[in-house]
Amino acid sequence: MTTERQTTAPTAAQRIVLVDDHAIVRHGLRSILERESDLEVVGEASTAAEAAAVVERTHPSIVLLDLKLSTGADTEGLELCARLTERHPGLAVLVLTTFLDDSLVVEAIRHGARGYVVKDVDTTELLRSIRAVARNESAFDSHAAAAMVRSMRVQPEQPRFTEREVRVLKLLARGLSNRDIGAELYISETTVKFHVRNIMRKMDVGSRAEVVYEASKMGVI
Amino acid sequence: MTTERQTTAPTAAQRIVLVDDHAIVRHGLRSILERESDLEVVGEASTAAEAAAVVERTHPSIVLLDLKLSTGADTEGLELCARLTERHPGLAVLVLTTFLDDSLVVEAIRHGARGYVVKDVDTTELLRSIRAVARNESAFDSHAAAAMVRSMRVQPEQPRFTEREVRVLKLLARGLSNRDIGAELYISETTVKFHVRNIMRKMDVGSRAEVVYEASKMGVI
DNA sequence: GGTCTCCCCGTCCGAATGGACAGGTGCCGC
DNA sequence: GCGGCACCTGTCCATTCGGACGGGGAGACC
Repeated sequence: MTTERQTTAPTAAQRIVLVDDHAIVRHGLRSILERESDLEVVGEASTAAEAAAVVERTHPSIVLLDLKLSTGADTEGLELCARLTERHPGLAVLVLTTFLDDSLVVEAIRHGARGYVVKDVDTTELLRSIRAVARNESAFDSHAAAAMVRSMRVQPEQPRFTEREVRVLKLLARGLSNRDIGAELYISETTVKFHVRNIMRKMDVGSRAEVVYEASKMGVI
Repeated sequence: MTTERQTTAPTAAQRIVLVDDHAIVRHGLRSILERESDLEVVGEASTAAEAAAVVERTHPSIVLLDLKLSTGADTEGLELCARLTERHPGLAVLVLTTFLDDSLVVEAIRHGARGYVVKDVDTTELLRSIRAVARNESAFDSHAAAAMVRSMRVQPEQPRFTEREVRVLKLLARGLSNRDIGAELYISETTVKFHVRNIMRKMDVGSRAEVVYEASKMGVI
């Protein structure tokens, strides 16, 4: 267990594909990995579609994946992660991303990722993580691990809103009056008050100003 | 003007220092720049203090600077930028950062930066930008340029609040009622209404819910 | 002294809000 | 069909809020 972790492994080198929309980062990773004799970069991709094709062609054992691809939606990276791990069960996907979002860590794991490392890490820790996922282990840097722990905690369960309530909430969060919301949604002011009351009940707050505050914390705005 | 932009310049190579807290990014930049005969990386730094020392020692002509250094505060990168350009008037600082913040573009320029490029750019555009700032020109990628234009527009000048109004605004932004704000600040509810009215007048809004919305946009919360 | 800003406090009133009660409609699953 | 859910609408009432008037005091600046 201790001896098998030598840099110059007797087995074949790990075949790695880099997926990142930043050319700079891809270059950086390549130059870091090229110095390691047990690691070999066999492909690069900057988009999800490209990544799928490259993996199909090169059959790597490891994919270093930045969830944040050019489109801006994290979901694209997550879906790519799911697709890759489904089609290639043995494939180790190590998420390597810039920012740390608690929910994103969990989502990444749910979508088949084997590790999560932020780009802040130094090269030795990065290499350690790569070799860990290559051995079918998991790898998290300390920040990502903390995020995992946080998201494990049972939270005061975010209230669920109906479709209509969400529409009202968004307008309410922008400071509109009941009358204006009604005009916007083509419903009576009375109905707006009905929804606002339900929203406040679900949020457990006592004024519309508080609703706006909570909504801003939730990112509704 | 067209002929002098050849890659293999007859003059001495540009001496470049990389400042970025991400080792991966530094490696990437180095590997990109090392292929160019007119560009030479003479130093790297991951912190502001380190950067100041390296620049002092190596006397580069160009600094590629990521404003976001490890501490998390953008101000550190800005201050470093100001310090470098003050002490070395000829030095060209090209800000190379991950995310685009309209105000940050302007601030960077104010602090002496000669260009602003997000890391999304491909290598050719990055090299073009580097060579531009080396020629005492400016360089902005399209996104940063758009941010500049946006921030050029005369804005409805953010209202200035008195100290007392700020206190009230913060509590108001958390959804508290006038009575509760009064209790919190040991003043009468009437006085709170006085301040709230002034706040709403300055913000040009008509309800406290709107105040909360605006405050959340302003980052008061 | 005069002027200014900021802060404090009051009254009065119309409008908006918070909260309760009592309905009606349409859709879905059992 | 029947219950449950989401959605819509109404009335009634107490409280709060928004906005208008008024006033006073402390400190800074000229």
